[in-house]
Amino acid sequence: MPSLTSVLGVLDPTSDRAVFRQIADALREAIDKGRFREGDKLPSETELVDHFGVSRMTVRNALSLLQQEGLAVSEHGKGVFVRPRPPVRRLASDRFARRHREQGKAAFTVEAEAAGSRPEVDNLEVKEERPSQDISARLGSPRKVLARRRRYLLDGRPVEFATSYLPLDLARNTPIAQPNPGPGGIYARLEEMGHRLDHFDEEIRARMPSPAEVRTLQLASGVPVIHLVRTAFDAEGRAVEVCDTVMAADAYVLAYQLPAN
Amino acid sequence: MPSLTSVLGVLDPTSDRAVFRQIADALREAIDKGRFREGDKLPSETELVDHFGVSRMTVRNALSLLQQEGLAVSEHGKGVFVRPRPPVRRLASDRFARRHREQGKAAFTVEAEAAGSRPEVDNLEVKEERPSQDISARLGSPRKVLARRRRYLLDGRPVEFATSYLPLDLARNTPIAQPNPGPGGIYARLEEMGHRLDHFDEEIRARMPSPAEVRTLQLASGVPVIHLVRTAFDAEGRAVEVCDTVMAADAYVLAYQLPAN
DNA sequence: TAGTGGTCTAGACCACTTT
DNA sequence: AAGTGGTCTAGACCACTAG
Repeated sequence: MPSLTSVLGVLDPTSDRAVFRQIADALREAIDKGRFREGDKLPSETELVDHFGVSRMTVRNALSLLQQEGLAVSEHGKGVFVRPRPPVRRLASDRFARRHREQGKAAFTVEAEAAGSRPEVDNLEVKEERPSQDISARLGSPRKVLARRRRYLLDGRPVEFATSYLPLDLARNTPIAQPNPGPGGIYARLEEMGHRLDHFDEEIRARMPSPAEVRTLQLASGVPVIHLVRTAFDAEGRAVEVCDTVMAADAYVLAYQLPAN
Repeated sequence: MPSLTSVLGVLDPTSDRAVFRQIADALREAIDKGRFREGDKLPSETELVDHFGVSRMTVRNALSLLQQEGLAVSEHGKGVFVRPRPPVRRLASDRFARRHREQGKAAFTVEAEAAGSRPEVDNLEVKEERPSQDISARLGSPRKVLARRRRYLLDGRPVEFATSYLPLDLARNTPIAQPNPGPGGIYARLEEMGHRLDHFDEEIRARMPSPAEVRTLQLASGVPVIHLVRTAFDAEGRAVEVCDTVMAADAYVLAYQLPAN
């Protein structure tokens, strides 16, 4: 068992750098060097207080910095741990290609099981509502829309929350308005209804989550969200669906392939 | 001048919610409702202490929460302000299409000037180096690579830091190894050298910045980064370049268009 | 019960900005 | 000089987790 001094070093009293930043630096360096690995418990606040000879608030300030950086997570009553990197889900840009819709199951389920994870979908809600200004503009200003909300989980962990919006005149009294729209999902139904899909536009942003998103996705501090808005266009150029998705950024990598010409 | 009570309300002493969270909630709600707008100064710590009748650390905890959420930024000696939303740069998925390379200027410069911004590129560094394991794997395991580093700024604000890696056997003693590779950039040079570009793969992640990235991009707390890794493939299927880009997430929206078939 | 982190107080001194 | 946020101390009590 190495001493804390050999792992964390000591403070430099001549440095201009704030003490809590020096402590955070020491911990960050130890993590980077592999002295603490994913899931390892960091020294407790009391141990750090004793080791560095500072007050508890100074130590907490340092640990708070690491959490903001996404390097550590605290668990009440247990300790502060090096944040485990969850398995990452890769979203390929061809994931909505027509050939992926032939199968009966939802893309999320098929893909997750192939990756050895246990997929769940919950919070299913299907509602008619008045669209926000943004959604309305993207869909060609319908008076009302059908909203389909769901949350995706992998191995019990929420990773994504998505809402699909469709113009109500298009979706009302169709399988799309059912909780389960059937094999191939709503895109398959849209094509059966004569809206052959032509292309999708996707817009990607990243930001820190709102408090509501922290709850819904059970996000640790220091984890941003990826906000993806996808618009589906049919062969006539009509926007037939907008899907608004918020993803836990540490659970995803998005992959796109672009032609050069 | 409305009273603080009318803007922020009062604490609920019967609530289980921590006092600093209640204060953060009050400020967040006031911001959402437009009582404080972008760039506005929030009440000072002293004012909040007096208004809520709590200690300064409690108030600071609340303000710190808002900063972590990306809602506020503090400026030493001046105050805490509602974080201004900078103009967003839209990256279209066809930005590397061949037709955009005919012009003499760099894409970044052309686009920024069209949007009414003042573009700068600095920190130009061109170096031969040994590739990291990740870069090496993407480029087909060259022993050495040419690395081209640069930072992009809009109106004086750093928004993006990028490094291009090319196999050294391909780039050595070519215009690509010059600080200024000439009109159309390195992609134009690659095509002149017989590497007709076929497609690009892009991988997108979002995460909190490292301390070094905070410095380079002058990021406020509560602003994540978008990490984009693009690999360029020539017509023979060879990976001829990997571009590793870190962007201030609040300055970008990435747009992609995907075919449906 | 002992150890952990979460919240909160009431001070102090410092550094930066503005007047 | 006055006001602002930045850092730090030395306590206190609480809530959660573990053995």
